[in-house]
Amino acid sequence: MSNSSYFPLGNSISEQIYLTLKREIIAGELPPGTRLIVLDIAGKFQVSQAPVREALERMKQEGLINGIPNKGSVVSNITSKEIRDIFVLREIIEGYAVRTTMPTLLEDDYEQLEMIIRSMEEAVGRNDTLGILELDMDFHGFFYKRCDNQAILELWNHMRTKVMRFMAISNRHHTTDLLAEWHRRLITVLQTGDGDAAEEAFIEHMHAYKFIHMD
Amino acid sequence: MSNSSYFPLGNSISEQIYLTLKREIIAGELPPGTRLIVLDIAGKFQVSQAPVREALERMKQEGLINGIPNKGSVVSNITSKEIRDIFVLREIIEGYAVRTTMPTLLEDDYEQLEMIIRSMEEAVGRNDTLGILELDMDFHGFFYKRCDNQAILELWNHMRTKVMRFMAISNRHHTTDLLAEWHRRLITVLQTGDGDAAEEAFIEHMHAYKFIHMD
DNA sequence: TGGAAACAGATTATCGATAATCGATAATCA
DNA sequence: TGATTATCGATTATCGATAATCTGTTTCCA
Repeated sequence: MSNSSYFPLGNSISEQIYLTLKREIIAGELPPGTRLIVLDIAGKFQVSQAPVREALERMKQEGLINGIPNKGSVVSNITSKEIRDIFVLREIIEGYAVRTTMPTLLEDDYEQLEMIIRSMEEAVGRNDTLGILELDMDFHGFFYKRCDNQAILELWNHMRTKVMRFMAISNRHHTTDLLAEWHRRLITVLQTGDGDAAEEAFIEHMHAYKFIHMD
Repeated sequence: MSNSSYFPLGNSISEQIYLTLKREIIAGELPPGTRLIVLDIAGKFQVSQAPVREALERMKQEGLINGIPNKGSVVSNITSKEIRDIFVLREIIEGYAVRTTMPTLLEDDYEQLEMIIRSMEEAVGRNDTLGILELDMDFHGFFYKRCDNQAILELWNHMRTKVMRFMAISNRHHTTDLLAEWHRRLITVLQTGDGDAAEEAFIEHMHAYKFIHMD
């Protein structure tokens, strides 16, 4: 029936709703604490409750929202403790990812990374904050993907949404200019071939980024 | 309505279904490849489709089942590659967990660990395979819990179901006798206070366990 | 006046039924 | 015959409505 919509991509209705809400939460348009009422959302999307419930269930699983039984769903808050926890985990895993993939990097890979950085500069040019963020995630995600380890890749996808939310919400637009150059320096370290140095550089990079955004 | 049931714990109907199916999958009663048909399950539990769908959605998110759009759900298979990936990740994280929590362990903690091992011996005595597995997970989970890091704890819970499935399915009952003693040896190493040695011992332990179960 | 009990409003949780989709098989025709 | 289309059975995806639950408020009585 009601397929009269102008929605973003996605196959099923529930997936469209899921993607839409997720994007809005990550972008901060639905700030923490916002109540998500099934009937309201169903009305807004002109659908029934079932697909909305399914979308909410997925987001609950992902930690994007908190569900209290018989009470409803609320966009989850991000505490600084939570961010610290995520970054501790990220440092462990990304350290491993960089250390192990570094020896396998070829000219092509460096070009790909350089491409991401150039796109980043363009995004900075047009003040596309969310775009910058996504490219930042692409850069780091590159190493997780190269691990040839599905479990690690899934973990990264999970961490990524949390990191993105955190950065999108806390972003004060005061580091974006440096970002591209910052990442170029990481490439330089990688090219020296010193695994320990590379791992350390990435961890330091994450540290700096975390603290800048946490005050 | 239909609350005439004899089900395990859990608040909502959907949660009861979720817990029941999850246990059956982990225990191998629902082997990989088993089709999970919404109406069949709803009929078996004497409920409507909605709570079944919600339970399936959660399991899909967890990787316990694979869902093909408009086609249905199937209990997911576990490839040896997947197991290898999980164990690589587990070694990284558990190594960290053991190394960092070791210096904080007190007499009480060692007693708690010893208690788990004694329960394990009892479970071995009554051939309670699933019980042994759960206690094994409790032992290792102890260190994840002590990290004071929600992200790491959640990751462990996620890995745990996969590890348990793998072990339950591939279990040939030929190592259970050694298990308790094996873990006692880990405690001994912990008590020496040598972090590197402890981390190494745990990783070696996981290696051995993995290979025994993988042929 | 204080507190249990009943009520009301809002929202979720569940229900039973309909619509849409998929894969396979049968029918049609060049 | 060989390829395309129509039909069918099985199952999911979605729907609209009802039942259950929670929170806050009012009522009522000792």
